[in-house]
Amino acid sequence: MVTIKDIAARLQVSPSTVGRALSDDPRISAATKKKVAEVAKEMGYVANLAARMMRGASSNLVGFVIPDIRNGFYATIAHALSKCLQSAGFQLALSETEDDRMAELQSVRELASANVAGIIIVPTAKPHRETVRLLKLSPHVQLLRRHAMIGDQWFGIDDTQALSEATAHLAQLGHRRIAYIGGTDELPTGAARLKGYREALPSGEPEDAALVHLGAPGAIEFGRDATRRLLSLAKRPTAIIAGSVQVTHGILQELTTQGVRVPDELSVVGFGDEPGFSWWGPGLTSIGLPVSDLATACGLWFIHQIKRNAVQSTNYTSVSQATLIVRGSTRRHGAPAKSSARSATHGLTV
Amino acid sequence: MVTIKDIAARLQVSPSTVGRALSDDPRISAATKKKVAEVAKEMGYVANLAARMMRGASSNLVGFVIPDIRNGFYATIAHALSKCLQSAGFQLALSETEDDRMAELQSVRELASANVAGIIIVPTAKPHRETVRLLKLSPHVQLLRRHAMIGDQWFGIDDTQALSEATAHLAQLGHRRIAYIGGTDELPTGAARLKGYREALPSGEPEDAALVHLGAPGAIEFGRDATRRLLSLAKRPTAIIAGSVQVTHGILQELTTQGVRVPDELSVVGFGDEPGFSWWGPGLTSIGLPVSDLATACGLWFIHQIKRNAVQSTNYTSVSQATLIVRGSTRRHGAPAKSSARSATHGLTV
DNA sequence: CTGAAAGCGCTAACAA
DNA sequence: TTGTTAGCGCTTTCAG
Repeated sequence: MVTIKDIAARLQVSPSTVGRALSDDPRISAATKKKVAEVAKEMGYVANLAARMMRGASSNLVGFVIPDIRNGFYATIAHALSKCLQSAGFQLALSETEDDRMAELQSVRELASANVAGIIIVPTAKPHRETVRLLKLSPHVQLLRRHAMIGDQWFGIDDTQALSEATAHLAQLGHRRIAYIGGTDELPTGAARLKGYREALPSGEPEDAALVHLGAPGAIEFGRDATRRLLSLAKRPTAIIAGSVQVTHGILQELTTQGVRVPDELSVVGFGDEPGFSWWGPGLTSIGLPVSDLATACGLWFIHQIKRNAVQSTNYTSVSQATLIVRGSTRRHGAPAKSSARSATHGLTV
Repeated sequence: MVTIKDIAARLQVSPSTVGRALSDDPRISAATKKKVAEVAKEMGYVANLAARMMRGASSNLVGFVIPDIRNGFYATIAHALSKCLQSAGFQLALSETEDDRMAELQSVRELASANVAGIIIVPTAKPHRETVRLLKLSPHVQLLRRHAMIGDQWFGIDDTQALSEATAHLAQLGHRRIAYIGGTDELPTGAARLKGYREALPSGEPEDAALVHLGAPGAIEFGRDATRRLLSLAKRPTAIIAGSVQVTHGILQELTTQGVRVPDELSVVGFGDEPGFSWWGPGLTSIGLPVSDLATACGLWFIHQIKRNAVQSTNYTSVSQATLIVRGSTRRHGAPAKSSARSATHGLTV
């Protein structure tokens, strides 16, 4: 390994001179700098990150702490972020919590001790105190979910508006028994979505408590179970709204398994816009989220923060709007089945 | 930040004693070890990785270099690996190449200079020489795709067998004009899959060169285009086989858009088993891959390698078998349409 | 403009 | 069984 000393020896100058030249210190003459640069390249010098880090510099690593990368939602975000950060010389360190606060703490601990440049996190429902403390030690930003105790650096979605729009769409189509399956209201996003659903209900409240199922938003199984329960109700709902990507998958699986005719028997609104939602049955009406743009915005802002001052990041929150993508899975309540084959499939955005 | 010295001062012992106690050195008395451990926990001591690394240790980071995390295939692998590595105290550093060899080189460079413990890579078609050189400097393993020049540490799938089985399935159903859309044969996987397809064709060769489309395996758009071309052929194929996950998505999208009736007009075999494939139209017959198990096996082996000797990893290759999952999208060629409940579920199209 | 020297936190050889 | 000492490669005073 070529060190700063080797270059110094070769050039007959002191190591510190080389160090300064390499970091473009104004006190070093242009001539020396040029020579140093040349020799450095020639010898294939690569700065030793470990040594730099020991001197207080942070690594080029950005921690990315999320529930589960298999969720297309987070994968999209990871991709956008990775691209964004990579172009600025940063690497993404992936940590999955599976919504377990201890796993989250563990991850954040490791990231902190690895001297990461910053952390981008989708926090669990109740982050550990220590997690919060550690986060505050380095630049960080919350994604999607926001906890006040962690701070006001947040990039997210207007969850209430999103669900409200979806619910209003169904209400407008004459639906009254509208069910909702979503993440627990212990999560900020879960609570906000539930709120949007409630507010947009024609009656202001679900007709029936049995129409609302809250649970683990990351579990497909939960979506299936909840759907199964709804379908076995004496008075079935006429429409279902999903409150998370994985729940949507669960709902679609169960409906397919049971052979429920959509939208004849039941209208469905999904969450997110995964590949596949457009070609599910008659095309899934879904809540479209600008995930990729959100992530890119977050990444850009984050890089800016890291570079500008290594100290305290200023507060900043950004809220993106969701858009309802209307496809074939929602229809006026009680309307007769249309026989147009594929016309509704291609979703126009409302 | 709590250092080894702080603990030493508190305990009135020397820093090296603490260091040894912490690393469970046999020369330290049990009593001292216990005291040190207690105080360490109490003070919230976290070893400084940077300092360790400067002493030659490698970081707890494992580079994970793949084309695109949005591909469910890789997301699944990332998840399994992350879980596996996390339990051994390692972190995954995500790098996306988008199948660009220069991006790949860039990533590997950064990882190497960050002193990663190892690299798990899905190489591009033609890795740069420098990439290969760098890889050889640290423990590494190839996933799925294998290049001899990189080495013989490889965990993959029997691609030839997989495609062969899929093709044979269709041939057995009486299909003769079987089309294949897959990744370029410049990729090891692309070549192997094409080989499997060819070998299992009843005639040993595709009837028509126009039935084979090779391209970027990661591009949904490529899958769509190829499908469009196949459908516009004067003599359409009676079956299509996909050679990658994203291509499968493209095929399904295009078939849905054009309202092609599957399996009446056309039989389809997908690649991989994404959520959604099971509920696409009549259920997609697909090549199921033990991705998660593969990744876990790879992770376990890798940890073992890293821990056992930090030097040269021994050669090892593991080949997993794919399994054909037969659902509703394949049918005997020319067979009359069944009026099964399933196909009625989602209307007539698709 | 450049050099010498101290130390970041840790480990490992060398003493005791 | 423990302490002392000397660096790892780099930055950063403090002196020239």
